[in-house]
Amino acid sequence: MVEPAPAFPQPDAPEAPPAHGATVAHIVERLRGDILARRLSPGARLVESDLTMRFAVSRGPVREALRRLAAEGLIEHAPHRGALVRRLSPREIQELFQIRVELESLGARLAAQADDTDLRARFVDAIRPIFDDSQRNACEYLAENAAFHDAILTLAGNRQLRDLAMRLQLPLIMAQVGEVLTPKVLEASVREHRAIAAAICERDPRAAEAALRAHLERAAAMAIATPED
Amino acid sequence: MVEPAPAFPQPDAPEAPPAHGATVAHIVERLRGDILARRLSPGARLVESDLTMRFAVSRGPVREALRRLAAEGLIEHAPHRGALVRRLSPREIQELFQIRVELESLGARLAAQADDTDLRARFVDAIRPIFDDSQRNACEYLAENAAFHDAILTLAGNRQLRDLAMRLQLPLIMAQVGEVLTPKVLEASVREHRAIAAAICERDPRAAEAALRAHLERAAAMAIATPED
DNA sequence: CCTCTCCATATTGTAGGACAAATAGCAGAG
DNA sequence: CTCTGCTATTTGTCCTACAATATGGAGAGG
Repeated sequence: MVEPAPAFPQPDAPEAPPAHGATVAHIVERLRGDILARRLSPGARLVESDLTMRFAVSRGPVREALRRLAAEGLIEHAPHRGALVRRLSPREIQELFQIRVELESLGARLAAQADDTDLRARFVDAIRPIFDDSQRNACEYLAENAAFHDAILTLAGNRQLRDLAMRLQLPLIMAQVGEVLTPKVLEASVREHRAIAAAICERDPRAAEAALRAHLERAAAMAIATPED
Repeated sequence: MVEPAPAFPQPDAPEAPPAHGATVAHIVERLRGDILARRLSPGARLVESDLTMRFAVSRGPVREALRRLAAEGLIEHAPHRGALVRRLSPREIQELFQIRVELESLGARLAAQADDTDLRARFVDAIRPIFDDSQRNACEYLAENAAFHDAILTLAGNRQLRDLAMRLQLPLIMAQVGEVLTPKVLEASVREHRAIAAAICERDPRAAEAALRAHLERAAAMAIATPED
C-alpha cells in the first residue's frame, strides 16, 4: 500500500481493439507511448492482470507485449517478479552514448559518401525542419531530433545500422534526460544539427563525423550530469 | 505432406524439463544451439505444434521462446506465416560486419586503455588459448574466436557494448560463413588475434584498434565472397 | 522493543482446449 | 494456360485452472 494506485492513463477507456492479428502490436504501441511520454514513470510495475483489464484482452497478448518491450529494452523483466519500466543508471546512459557515438559516426560517414541522388533528395527533404528558426519546446525538439538522426541513418543506406540504432533505447534516454532541455540547450543542438547536415550535403565524411561526434559528446556530457530524475 | 518430416535433432527425447520458471529459457537454449550448430538450416520453418510435441510443453512457452529468438535476430517471424530460421543475405552480412567493426574497434580501444589490474589479469587468462600452436578445426576456431572477442569486450568494461555485440547475430554470421574456414585462413586469423592481444596488453589503443579493424575487414571480405551456402 | 521465522496473499509460469482469422496450395472453371 | 474459389494448415487470441514463487505481515522468541 505504499503506492496510491498506479494511476493509469486511461483506467478503462473502451480502447477500440484493432483488427485480428494486431492486438499485441496495439498493446506494445500503447505501452511504449506511455513509457516514452513518461505517463508510466521508470520503476513502475506492470502487472499483467491490470493490463488485461485496461486493454480488455487476455493474458496471452499482454505477456507477449511485455516480452517485446523487454526485447526493446524498455522494460525489465525478472522471473516471478514481473515487469518494471526500465530505469537507466547514469552508467548505462554513459555506456549507451559511447556506443551511439560510434554507430552514428559510421552513419554520418556513410551518409556523406552516399551517391544515390534520389536518397539525397529525400534526406534534404526530411531534415527541412531543422532549418526552421522558430523556438521549439522540449517535445518538439525530441521529435525533430529523432527524425534528424533517423534521416542520416536512412541516407547512410545500412539498414542493419538503422534498425540497431532505433533499438538502442535512444528514445528512452532522451525521455529520461528530457528535463535538462532548456531553450538555450535546444538552440545549440539545432545549430549542431545544421552543421552536421551541411557536412553531409557537402559530401565531407570527416567533417560530418567530427560534427556528429561533437554533438553527441556534448549531449552525453549533459545527460550524465543529470544524476537524479 | 510435401516434407518427409522436418527431421528434428531429437524427435522426442525425454528432455528432462528444468525447474519451474526455466521452461522458456530451456527451449530458447535448445533452439539456439540447433540453429547455431546448423542442425536447423537457414530457412527451416519452426512450427509451434511441432515444438510443443518435441519439448512436451504447451504453446505458451513455445511462443515466448520464438519471440525471444526473434528478438535476438536468430529467426524471422511474419504474422500468420510463422517463424523461419533466419538466413542472412550477403548484403546483410556486409552491413553487420560494418557495424561490428565500429563496435569492436571501440571495444579494443577501451580495452587497451583499461586500468583495472584484476580485469587485465582475467583477460590474459581468457585469451590463453590463442597462443596454442596446435592446429584447430573450424568448430574449435569458432569457439576460440567467440571467446577472444568476448574477452576484449569484457576488458573494455562497457557492459552495454558487450551485450549488444553478443546479440548482433555474430554467431549466426560465423555459422553461416563457417565453410570458408580453411586451415590456412584459421592460421592467419589466429596470428591476427595475437597481434590484437599484444596491442591491448601493451596499452596501445591505436594499434589495438588498427589491428582489430584489419582483422575484421579481412574477415568481412571473406564472408561476403561466399555467395552460396 | 527488536528480530526472526512462518504463513497468507498476490502474481507469475505453465497447461490444455477452443475458436476465429489468415495464409498457402490445390482444384476446377474459363 | 491463367485466373478464381475452396480447403487445409497454422497462427492469433481467449478462457480456465493450477503450480510455483515472491512479498509483506503476523506472531513467537530473544
